[in-house]
Amino acid sequence: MEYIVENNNILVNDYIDFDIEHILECGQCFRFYKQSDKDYLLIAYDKILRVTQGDNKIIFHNTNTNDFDTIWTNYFDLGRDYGNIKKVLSNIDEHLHKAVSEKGGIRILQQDTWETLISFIISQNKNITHIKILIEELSKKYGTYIGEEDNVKYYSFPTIEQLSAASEQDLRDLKVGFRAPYIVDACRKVINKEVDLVSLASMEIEEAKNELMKIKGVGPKVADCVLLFGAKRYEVFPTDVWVKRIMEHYYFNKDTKIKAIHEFAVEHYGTLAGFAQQFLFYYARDFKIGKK
DNA sequence: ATCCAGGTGTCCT
DNA sequence: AGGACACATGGA
Repeated sequence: MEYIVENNNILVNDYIDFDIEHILECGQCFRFYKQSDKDYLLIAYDKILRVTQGDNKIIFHNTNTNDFDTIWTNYFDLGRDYGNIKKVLSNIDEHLHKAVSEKGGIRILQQDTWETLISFIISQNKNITHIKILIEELSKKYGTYIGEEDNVKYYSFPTIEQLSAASEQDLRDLKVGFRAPYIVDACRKVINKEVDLVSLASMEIEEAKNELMKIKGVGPKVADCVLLFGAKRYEVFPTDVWVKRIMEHYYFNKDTKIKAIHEFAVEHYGTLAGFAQQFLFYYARDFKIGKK
């Protein structure tokens, strides 16, 4: 990505396949705060970044070339040609064509594996608003203070060591509910190396999924989310209630088992299944496709 | 008020 | 193997 440095900002002109609203609001991440239209504050990798986007310009505020080249280029997956991905997906069928054309600014963020793991354990049986609140509380209580913007203090997501200090009761006090023992189990197994998060990127996909599912509270859906959003495994297809509804609406026209939908999607979308899932998920959620 | 939320573990048959 | 049901909490 070509950019210009101006004061403490990085400016990008005429960039396509990038819409900060699509990227952050599509459901893949939780630590962002909308300031105004196409103007967001986000927390990732112990940094606070403000991104504003106009018609032909993206501004990454208060950053520098070093952070941009070493953190944000990877985080926003800027090395990948989303134009080509969208072209291939659009040619698969009309439904994907529609989703891709409506939500064409999505990019799959390269998030931290550990943060993704805990975030998606928390996500089960909760709506996105509440997931964001819980992750915020967890960061406030166990993370590290990283700075202040407009009189609001921000905290990094807790490290494995930091979160390991929390007991099940501590976590229940933070209102994570029945997920408390799951978080404790994740801390224990990751810190003991019973579960190896680093090798998820290179394992056979089924093996990687099983590795994550050693953790209590991690089933096929959470594992797929961690692999897609936190381990660059784009061949997975996280299948939740939303994806189930839209897939039934488009491809089955009747009540269908999640397992059958998942198998169909992995086969149908192949190595781009993860991208397909995210376009479909965001599109379906935004337009309430298949919602009763 | 009842139901549901980016599911999963456990207990049944 | 596959189907109910419980699980915490908050918002519609």
